[in-house]
Amino acid sequence: MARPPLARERVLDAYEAILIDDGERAATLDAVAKTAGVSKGGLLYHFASKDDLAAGLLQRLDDLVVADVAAMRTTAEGPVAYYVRTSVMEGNALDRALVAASRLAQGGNPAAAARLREVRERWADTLRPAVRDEAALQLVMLLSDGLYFNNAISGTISAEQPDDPFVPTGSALDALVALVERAVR
Amino acid sequence: MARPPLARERVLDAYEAILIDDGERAATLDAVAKTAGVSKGGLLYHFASKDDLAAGLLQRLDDLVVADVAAMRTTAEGPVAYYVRTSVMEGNALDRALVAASRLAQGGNPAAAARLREVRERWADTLRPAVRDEAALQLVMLLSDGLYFNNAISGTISAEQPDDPFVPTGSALDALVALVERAVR
DNA sequence: GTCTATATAGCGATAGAC
DNA sequence: GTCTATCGCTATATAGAC
Repeated sequence: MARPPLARERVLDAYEAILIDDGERAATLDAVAKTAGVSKGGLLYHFASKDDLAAGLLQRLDDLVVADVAAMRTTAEGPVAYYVRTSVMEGNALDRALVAASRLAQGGNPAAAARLREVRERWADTLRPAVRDEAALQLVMLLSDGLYFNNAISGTISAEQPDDPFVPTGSALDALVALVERAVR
Repeated sequence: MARPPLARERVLDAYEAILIDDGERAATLDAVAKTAGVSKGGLLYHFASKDDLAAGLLQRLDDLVVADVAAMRTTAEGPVAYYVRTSVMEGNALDRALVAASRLAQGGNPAAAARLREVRERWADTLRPAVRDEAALQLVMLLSDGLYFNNAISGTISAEQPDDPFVPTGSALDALVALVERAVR
């Protein structure tokens, strides 16, 4: 109970990977089981149904968001810079869970859509004390959503990231963060 | 040829509506045919396959974007204000085609993902002369993506829009537009 | 141009052996 | 705890009548 079965985590990893790389349609029980290296029966021992599998992913997202909000509150650069900067997907656990949940939501899963909105509100509550007003808060949050959305779309196209002009990195990201901080403070 | 068959347009409307309201998974040929008021055979006369149906939707999106870019170039309030303001979904033809295509892209359709990126670049080219630098351009574009993304997520949850704090309308939208224009000009 | 009927394949889920 | 085998359903697509 303290340490969940390894197979369970591997199944969740595989589900996430297929959602991100190939979309909601491709994330069948067969495909997830195969990628995780278990049989379909084995998968269904850990997750009783496909809905249960989705619930497992959303629970994982929730845990990661709790940790992220804690980090956001204590970071030296301040919550706004932290939030914008970490919205550029680096492929860490939170990024992956978030994009996978977004795929689920757009595929028509109401639980995923509801959870994403809850998560968003938790982030908003953390950012609010650091910005001037509600318009500034919206600017920061919507910009972050835009970054995630573009990363999610980019991911669908095979093997291409290097020269994408719409997901800024390096000095372009620094410039964007600086511009946002001037606008909202 | 000059005026496409009415049934074809009705099928496309139905496909769009189901994608928006219920997600990619729900947009089966059966469901689309039923909503459009034709049989599955009738649908497949106009669109030879499901891929062909998706291609029809993407073509419709393309036509609407051409018209939108033209409007953006000639509007009195300027392209930036026009772009941000019209990113709040009002349920017009362009909004609907865009959200439907986004559902398709996140569902794993590579053609939809590629088309969305092309569309984005056309908008970027139109906005570029009106903003200070590339960071400012990114801020405007990402914010618009965020607005669309949130509207897309909201749409998934049944019958709820009135008190959504994240899709600003009225004076809140005016404040956001003003803030963005100050930041990017 | 639109219909019904049907072929074929893939999906989620169950049963029961090991 | 993990497997194989299989059921029942739904999906896309085809064939051919009207």
